[in-house]
Amino acid sequence: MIPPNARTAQLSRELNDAEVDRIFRALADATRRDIVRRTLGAEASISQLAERYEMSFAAVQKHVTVLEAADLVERIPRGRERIIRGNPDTIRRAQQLLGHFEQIWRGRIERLDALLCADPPTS
Amino acid sequence: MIPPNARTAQLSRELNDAEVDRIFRALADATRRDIVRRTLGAEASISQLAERYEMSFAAVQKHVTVLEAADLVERIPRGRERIIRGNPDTIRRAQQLLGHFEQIWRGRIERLDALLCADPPTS
DNA sequence: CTAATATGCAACTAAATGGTTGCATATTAA
DNA sequence: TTAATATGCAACCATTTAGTTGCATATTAG
Repeated sequence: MIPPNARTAQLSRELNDAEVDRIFRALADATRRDIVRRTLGAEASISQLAERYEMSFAAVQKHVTVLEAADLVERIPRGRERIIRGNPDTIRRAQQLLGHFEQIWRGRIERLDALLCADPPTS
Repeated sequence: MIPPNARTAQLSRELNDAEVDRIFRALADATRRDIVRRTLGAEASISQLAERYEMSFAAVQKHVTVLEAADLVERIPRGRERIIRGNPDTIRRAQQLLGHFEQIWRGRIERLDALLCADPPTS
């Protein structure tokens, strides 16, 4: 009973460790975060992106490759250029993941509270 | 008019690029994410953490150091051991940051919608 | 067609990362 | 006091990363 296009549709699939590694690794660089922000706000070609940063075109190209591997951006061929578009889905996944972390912490606090109310220390 | 303990209180200060780099870099490793989860759920000494992973004590110790530098965990001396406690604040900061990314995307969609409603294509 | 533009990719380098082992130190237990 | 436990830290190593330059290819403009 696996949905027919479970792999392609990506309807909120759980991310595996390697995928999460790539996402956070990709976000751990200020230039790449900037590229994600720009391309979430508006599409841009690699050349247009490269104009903004004090590094070679090839370096920016590599950053885009890292972001694409993490599915944080899409690279869409248009004539001789490649349009880069930020992918809000992957951002949401990462956010959700951090939400789970928060939940774990919340669970601990609840347990501590319950303990304090129900069972005063025996000392 | 800077609040007296602006640096120590950390009342939702904005994170700078280097800090964000460290946070995401620290989260880009499955072992470290696991350590954060465990120590958000319950405190643990470094030895206790090290028992869980198939690597040397020193390796786990290094992972903890990386997490501490990112302020994702605290290291609290207790007798001969160091108690590690996950820091939910930093997780929240990271989550918020990703929230800003989502907002940027939302803004773009709003602009596109406004354009479509107000101004049918001239072609 | 020719020139200019946009991209892809390989090879190289310096620095950072993630692991190891070995040893020193501090604390607790017997 | 002595032994066991918990940690800190340095030195080393293999791999990855982030940048570079140079060159090849594809597309568009004149």
